[in-house]
Amino acid sequence: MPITLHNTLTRRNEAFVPLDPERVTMYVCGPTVYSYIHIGNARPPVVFDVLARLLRRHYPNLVYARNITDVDDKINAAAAAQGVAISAITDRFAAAYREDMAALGVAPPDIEPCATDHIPEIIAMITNLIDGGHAYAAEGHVLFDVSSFADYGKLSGRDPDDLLAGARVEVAPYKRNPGDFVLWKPSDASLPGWDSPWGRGRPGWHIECSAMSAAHLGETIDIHAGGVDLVFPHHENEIAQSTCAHGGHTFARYWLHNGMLTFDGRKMSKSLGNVLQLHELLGQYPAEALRLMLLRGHYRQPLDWSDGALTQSIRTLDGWYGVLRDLADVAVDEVIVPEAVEDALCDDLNTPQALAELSQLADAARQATGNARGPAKAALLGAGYLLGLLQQDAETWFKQGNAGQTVDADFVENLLEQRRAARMARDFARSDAIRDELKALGIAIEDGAQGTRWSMVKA
RNA sequence: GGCCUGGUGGCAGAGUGGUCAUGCAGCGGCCUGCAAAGCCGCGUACGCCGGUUCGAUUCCGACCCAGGCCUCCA
Repeated sequence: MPITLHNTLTRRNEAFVPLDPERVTMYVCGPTVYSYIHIGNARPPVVFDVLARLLRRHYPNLVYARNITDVDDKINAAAAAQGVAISAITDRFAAAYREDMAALGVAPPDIEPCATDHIPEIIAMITNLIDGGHAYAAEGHVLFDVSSFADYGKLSGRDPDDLLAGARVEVAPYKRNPGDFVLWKPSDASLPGWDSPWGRGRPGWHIECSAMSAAHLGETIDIHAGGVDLVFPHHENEIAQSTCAHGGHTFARYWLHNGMLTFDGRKMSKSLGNVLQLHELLGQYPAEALRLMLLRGHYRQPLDWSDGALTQSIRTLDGWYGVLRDLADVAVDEVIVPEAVEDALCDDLNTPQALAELSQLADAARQATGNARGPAKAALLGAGYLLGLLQQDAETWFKQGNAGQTVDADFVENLLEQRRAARMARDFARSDAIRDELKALGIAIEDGAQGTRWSMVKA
């Protein structure tokens, strides 16, 4: 089944046809590393990780870039507040970001460019824009001249005249038009800066992505993705810069935007202060449940954070891993990605539908007998693979608490042995007392045909 | 004010012009020493008002409500 994607540019679902099937390119806006990210920030990397997994099945030579923004005034502010160099901040939080992504099962992108490694490219692009009459230097700044790009506003559906007339923000005096945005800004001695034709300074945010995208993926890329809150101005500005710098060539052919993660019905954002740090949540809940929670809604819809959603995700994983645990004796040589799951994802990344299909596969695997068990397990694992779920050992899932806590297995087994003896003697009072003792320790047990097994209770 | 989304059963959340989403929770039964897990069965739905239609949750229009962007933001 062909891949269909909702293109923000046209506001409709379109069949995905890459420019070059041998080199499909995708760029996702990554984090600005000045602190830990919050769970809302984790939505795009998780969602577009699923897209990358899907794309690779159709186009093995996908080149997926997700940048790290390591020059930014928020970074400068954090470094100044802590009295350290900006690299101390950016190194620390870039590492934390990679760790958190790994915990969520997000495969690393093929390329992870950093803005500070691309200053020459950024300066070259700005120079190009000035030479082409699309940008101008003023008081140490370089600004993009919005009026020089006829299609400005097309992505976000804005009328440039409204933008120019309606700008409510205080407009810097050196701007020709209120909508002009900064490509380069001057740095005084206290700020990080690089020498440039316009004096010592630092790049603006928007130009970084344009320069890094072009440097690694070329002038025209297939897919550019990020949160909807980036549509304007970030992506609008990227289009303007890149198109003008590249002789009018299309910048990105498909624009994908994920909806916001909300908290109590409002967008989770640092400025609103209603954030939950991913790093902290990973210490409270199984990472895989966090991932599942982020995939339970369609990526373009808003998704509301709640403890209930997490609990549901944990329960759901309990069920699926329960199936896999019962199939632990079955060897699977080759994982098979079931068509129904792939088809669901091909339909504009319909992860809820894919998860519904996965549930059906789990039911089928649970009920499979004999020779059917192997293929059923392979299908379940294949579905999980595409979604980045169910890839850990089932026993590992059950033997860990909410945040990966473990308990001494010998201790538990010893108690279970005592309980077994009590049951043999039909001393059920003793047997139940042991069960209660384990329960108090957060351990649940099940008596089955092959004996008693135990697991740590989550949530 | 401008631009743009969305309102589905207890909760989460797909989808469709005319028998089924799915999951979690709940209820009844089987199984179990009792549980748990599993199995079988059950229930409640499409914001409001019009219109089109043989028939609308699904298409059209108005309205109400919520959210996003317009400023850093995933």
